[in-house]
Amino acid sequence: MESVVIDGNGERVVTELSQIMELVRQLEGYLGGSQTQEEECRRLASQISSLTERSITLITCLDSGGRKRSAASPLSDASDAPFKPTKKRRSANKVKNQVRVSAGGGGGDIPADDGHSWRKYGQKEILGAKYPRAYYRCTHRHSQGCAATKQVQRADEDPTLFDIVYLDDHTCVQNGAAAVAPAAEHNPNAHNLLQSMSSNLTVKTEGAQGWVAAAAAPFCLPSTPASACLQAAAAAELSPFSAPSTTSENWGVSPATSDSNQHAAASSFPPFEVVAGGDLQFEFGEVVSALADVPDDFDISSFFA
DNA sequence: ACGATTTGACCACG
DNA sequence: CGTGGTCAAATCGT
Repeated sequence: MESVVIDGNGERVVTELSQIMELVRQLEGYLGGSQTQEEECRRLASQISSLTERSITLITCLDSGGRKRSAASPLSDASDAPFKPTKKRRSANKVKNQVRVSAGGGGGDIPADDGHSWRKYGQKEILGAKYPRAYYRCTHRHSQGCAATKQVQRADEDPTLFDIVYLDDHTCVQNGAAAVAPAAEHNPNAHNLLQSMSSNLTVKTEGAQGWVAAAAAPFCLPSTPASACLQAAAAAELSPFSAPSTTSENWGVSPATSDSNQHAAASSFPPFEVVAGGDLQFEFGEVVSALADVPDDFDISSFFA
């Protein structure tokens, strides 16, 4: 289906992610070391986080910058049908974020939780796909009018992988946002986080054949308690899918606390173009933010010209 | 009893 | 007209 398509900036994202992987490698080398090494760990984690966030911004900008439904704003276009609550699809202008995640933990059955509560409302066989696609919407759809939905589909080639397409942002409020961040604060957890990262951080390009790994994690560790980390990270509201649309000046700024999107609807367009062909898709899932709780004291400028 | 999931049907969109 | 997104009744789980 439609995927996020990036041109020149795609290269840049790949570059950044390569740097991220390098940092992770370094970080791993420091694990279990002395105090000073722990400090180095934190520093590297900080860098990883920032780089990742930037990459996410690149992607989400592109993705959500296109057009967002002005949920209740009459001030814009008349061309857009005054959507009545029919049961039909209004796929036209929805914010899409496609992500590929590996099945959570040993169960292998379901992709790791992303910190939001979803309710399944349908499942369908998709032509040409080996596995059916499941449809979920936010549990708080009625209580809070949250329009977020997602589609989960098992990858044809690798049943342990799931392609998840998120449609629309969450407008609901999930509490406990601050409660979990500490997971990234202490070194003993770093290993888990790294494991999460190594098993989930993947940048892929989509060619004629579908998903092709362009840069995979250089190290793989068995049996990952990933879901806990994932949940922690996502609950901390650092999910890549809630990043506000932004201009380039905002890079590196952490959107730590807000999930009230929707009012950003009128903001600007992404600083890059969407073209056809040479797709580059992003999919590091929730994990990328697992190392997110960082001081903002690090200088990202040393990484980019 | 209530909320979540399953499943067949409906129907918009391409 | 086929495909895929959603609805809603039936079913299941707690």
